[in-house]
Amino acid sequence: MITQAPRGVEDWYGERMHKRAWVERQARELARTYNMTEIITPMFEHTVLFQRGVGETTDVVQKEMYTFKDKGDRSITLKPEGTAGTMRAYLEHNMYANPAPTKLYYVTQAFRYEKPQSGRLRQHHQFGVEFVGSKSPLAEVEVISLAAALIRKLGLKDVKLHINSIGCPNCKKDYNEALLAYLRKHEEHLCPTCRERMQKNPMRVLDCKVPECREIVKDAPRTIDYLDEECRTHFEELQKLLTELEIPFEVDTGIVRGLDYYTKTVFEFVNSEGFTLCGGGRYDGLIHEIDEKHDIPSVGFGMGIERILYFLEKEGVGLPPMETPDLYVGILGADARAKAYKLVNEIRSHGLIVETDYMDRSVKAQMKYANKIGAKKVVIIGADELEKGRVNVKDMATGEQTEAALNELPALF
RNA sequence: GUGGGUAUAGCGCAGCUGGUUAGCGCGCCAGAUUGUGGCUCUGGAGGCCAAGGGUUCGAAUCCCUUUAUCCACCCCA
Repeated sequence: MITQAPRGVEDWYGERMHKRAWVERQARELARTYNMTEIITPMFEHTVLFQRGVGETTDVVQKEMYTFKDKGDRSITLKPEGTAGTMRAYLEHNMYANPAPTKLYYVTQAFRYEKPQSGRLRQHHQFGVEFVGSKSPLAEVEVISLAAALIRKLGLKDVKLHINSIGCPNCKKDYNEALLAYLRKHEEHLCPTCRERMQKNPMRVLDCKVPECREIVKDAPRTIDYLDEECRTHFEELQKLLTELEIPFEVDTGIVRGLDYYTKTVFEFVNSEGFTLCGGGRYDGLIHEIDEKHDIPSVGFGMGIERILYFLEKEGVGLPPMETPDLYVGILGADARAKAYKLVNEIRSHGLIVETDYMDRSVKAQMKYANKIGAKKVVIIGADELEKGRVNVKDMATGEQTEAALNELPALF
């Protein structure tokens, strides 16, 4: 039990860690070219931040948060997503005083108390961006194009962009009334969960996968038909821009994101299985919700790193392999140990990956070991070599040996 | 939260209807003469068969409970 990690969390090491680091590197490099700077916020925040930011009625807040009292009797919550904390930091450090917009990206863990299954954990990781301060649809374009570019850069093919507009609180009110009225008419044909759902949050019914419900939902009122003038223009302008920029998308009136803060644009990148890789949108009311003194629009997304890895695996995308040692320095005899090890570190100081023997293995066993760890070249240091100052350098791929002076070893690479 | 599957060596598995010292492949360690890997061969280490309880002369094998894990739903990344 003590050697077992808690449910739904995992360790990162070896090949998988290497892949994750590679993915994160791609994301950081790309964000840099968009002039976004990295932000790291704490792993936990005051619980109220998420209650207010993410929304009291959401599943995330109602049943999925890791909340506890600290020793000072404060209610603390492990962050379930990246946006709220970032916005809090934005406000706390008066970033609105800088010339707008503010463009941030983050790589963070996120904690949600859920029942683990494929692609769903209690601790997962997200790469996300926050574009704060612009009302323009070009802000959406900026973050969407970044996400699309990253997906391309990672080599993923089976990913499509779906967009929708759910309007501002103004439009939402009218829409919810219309939707509820419609659903009531068809209530008897809906599945039991949907019948329940429609009371709490009718928009959830739009997500249902039961065929009968889908049939009904097909003709249900759509949020985009209830947009007010401003929201409609905004959405149209966004589509125009995406089209001109040749970023393929599909309007999916069924997208309803689970977090309360979304306004106007919502979008998702999904694969053919219906798995979401990345979810985001606009949240113009979020900052005001956190601090009523301010009212600043923003757009952003979160992309699941585990999902990226899952998609890469699924699509069979090859990643750069893990690095293996450039050189293995074999040691023959205790007398050669110190000098051989000194040589190891000298070569390392040139930036090369060098491995040696810490196990007192025989020469044969050292060769086997060097082969197993994928060393590119091998030298054996014994009394002879130290005396002459020369070694045989074996190329492990070809098996050929060439002679070289000890002090010219680094130059061989 | 609801429903289903699984749990045997480091990893992947076999062991079906209960019967003596629990197997296989891969991996690991060592050897096949004297300071050189990959292939092959030989040998070796490594398992309270998830945990607890029950049925039985006898349980990895049947039953119950717990835990873990996987999958689907819900929801999401």
